[in-house]
Amino acid sequence: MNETYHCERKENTVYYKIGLFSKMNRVTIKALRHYDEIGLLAPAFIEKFTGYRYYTSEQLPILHQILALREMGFTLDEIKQVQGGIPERNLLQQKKLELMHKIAEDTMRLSQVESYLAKNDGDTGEYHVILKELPQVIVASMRTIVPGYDSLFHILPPMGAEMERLGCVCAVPEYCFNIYHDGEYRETDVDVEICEAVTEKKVDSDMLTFKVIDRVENAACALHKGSYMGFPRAYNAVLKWVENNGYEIIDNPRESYIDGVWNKDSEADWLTEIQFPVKKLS
Amino acid sequence: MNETYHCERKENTVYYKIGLFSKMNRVTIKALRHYDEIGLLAPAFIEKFTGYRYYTSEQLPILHQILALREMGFTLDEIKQVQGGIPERNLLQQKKLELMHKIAEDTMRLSQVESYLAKNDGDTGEYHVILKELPQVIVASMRTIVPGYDSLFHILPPMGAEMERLGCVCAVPEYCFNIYHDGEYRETDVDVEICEAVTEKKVDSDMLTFKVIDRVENAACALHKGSYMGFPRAYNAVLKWVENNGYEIIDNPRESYIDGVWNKDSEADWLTEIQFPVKKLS
DNA sequence: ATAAATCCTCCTCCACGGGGAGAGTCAAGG
DNA sequence: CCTTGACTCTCCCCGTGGAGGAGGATTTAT
Repeated sequence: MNETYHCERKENTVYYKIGLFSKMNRVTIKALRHYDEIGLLAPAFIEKFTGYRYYTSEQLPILHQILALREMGFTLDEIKQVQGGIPERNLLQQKKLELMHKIAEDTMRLSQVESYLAKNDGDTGEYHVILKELPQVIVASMRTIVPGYDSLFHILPPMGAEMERLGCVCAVPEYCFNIYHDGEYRETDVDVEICEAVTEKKVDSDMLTFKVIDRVENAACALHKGSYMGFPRAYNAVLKWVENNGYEIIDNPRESYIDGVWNKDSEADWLTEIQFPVKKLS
Repeated sequence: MNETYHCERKENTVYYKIGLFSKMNRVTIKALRHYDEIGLLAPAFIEKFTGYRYYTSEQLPILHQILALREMGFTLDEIKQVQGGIPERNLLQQKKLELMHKIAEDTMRLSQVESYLAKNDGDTGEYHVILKELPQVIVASMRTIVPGYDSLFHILPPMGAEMERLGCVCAVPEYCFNIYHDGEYRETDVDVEICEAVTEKKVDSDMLTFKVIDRVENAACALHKGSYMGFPRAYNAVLKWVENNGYEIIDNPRESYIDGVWNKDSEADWLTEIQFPVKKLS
């Protein structure tokens, strides 16, 4: 057997220092040291006194596996499990699901971003829609049909008086909201239920009914700052969000009054939250 | 103005402790404290002696913005920039590109994972394909047409002798490979170029030519362990990978001999790398 | 012999908090 | 008035996958 043309390969093994091994496989020195540290890929040999790491061809297949799996999005920990004997197939299946999930998520984010970009073309209304939970509450409720939204202002004071008469104690945090029972937006003859969270049920009166309103697991919510004239824009923002993000409206919307004439002098400081109970489509 | 039904709201502001504020907005206490720490969302008021954080409705819009942007994949730092006055629009544009990039990446990973899963259905050949660079090298080259792959064994020793005669010094790391110039796989009359990396050019001889082989920026590589009988499977693995991952072959493949009869007794320990120069499609 | 390249260990840093320790505070019931 | 349980505070460590750099030792090339 002629061995000349194989240089120092010969019958003994070639040792590569870390820098060379790194260049040979498009992996950084830092990464190699890291893999050594976490026990993922130990060099073939470490010189005792200098601490120099030496690699051989035996490490190549392992490194290839590491790099390939890493490229597919595996964490180093998962790769270690593969080496630990857990069948690669299972991990791959799992990773596949994970990736599909991630893609779906990012696609959603993307459409969200795009919808924000599109919306800002139209106007500067900066509505940020978020998902939150609406807790179960006991409310004093008054359902009525009012000729228009302005009428609402006139029926609130009597309602407050009636609550006081019945000995109601408001819940904390305060939660005062309207539920609109019309399936669509109406200018006139609005079917509205005015609710105020209280600590316990009292006896119903002609005007007031006490009831428990169930928890809503997911509600798409947007805060509206300023005069109530701007509500339609806020509603639009939420509806668009719901549509763009793969949700479905499953109940009537609520308007939660946070800051208003009772505590803020300037209309510009009024704060209202539009809440749409939703659930994920598909 | 009747104020009874607004509880402690009245003319002054309601202060929420962190736990309540956290529940109201589906955000953890830890996160709120974190936002305070990094100056993203400070409470309305911190009691000096207890250190308790108190929030008001004024924080709500900011928190909504934070949560909405976070949901879209913004980092807290980016959100801070938005608050710092950098127009949201630019950030959104940028984030859009980022997301598209991420989706493309994950889609690629997914198809990679799927191709692995599909491949393992067929056989257990565990080939891990990775991308690496092939550096520029000076080689002693011998191009010839051999009747079959077996003949290769017989022409290597004379080539080694000739290299020695010409005073060649092998490069380190050793790089000895064949380039197959047939566009396709052939069993007979194979047009092969045998190359061995050397430190400098010598004068050409009848048998040997010296040349510089250009760097290849990207090569899809798979290690094959074992007898040379298994090469076709390795080739298949790489070809499939190239196809599934949106690459295109731009040059003839090389077989790089790493471990072989010269240094390993058992055929099972032989190690060869199949290298296909490729470039990204599209 | 000396300079340049390469290697070592050890440290900090990134994003976004989670988990928990140890201690101080608040509201309600007895 | 005291206790109890729920709440809050600060402080510290943890994880991902290394990157970046300091400071010092070793190897290689001139």
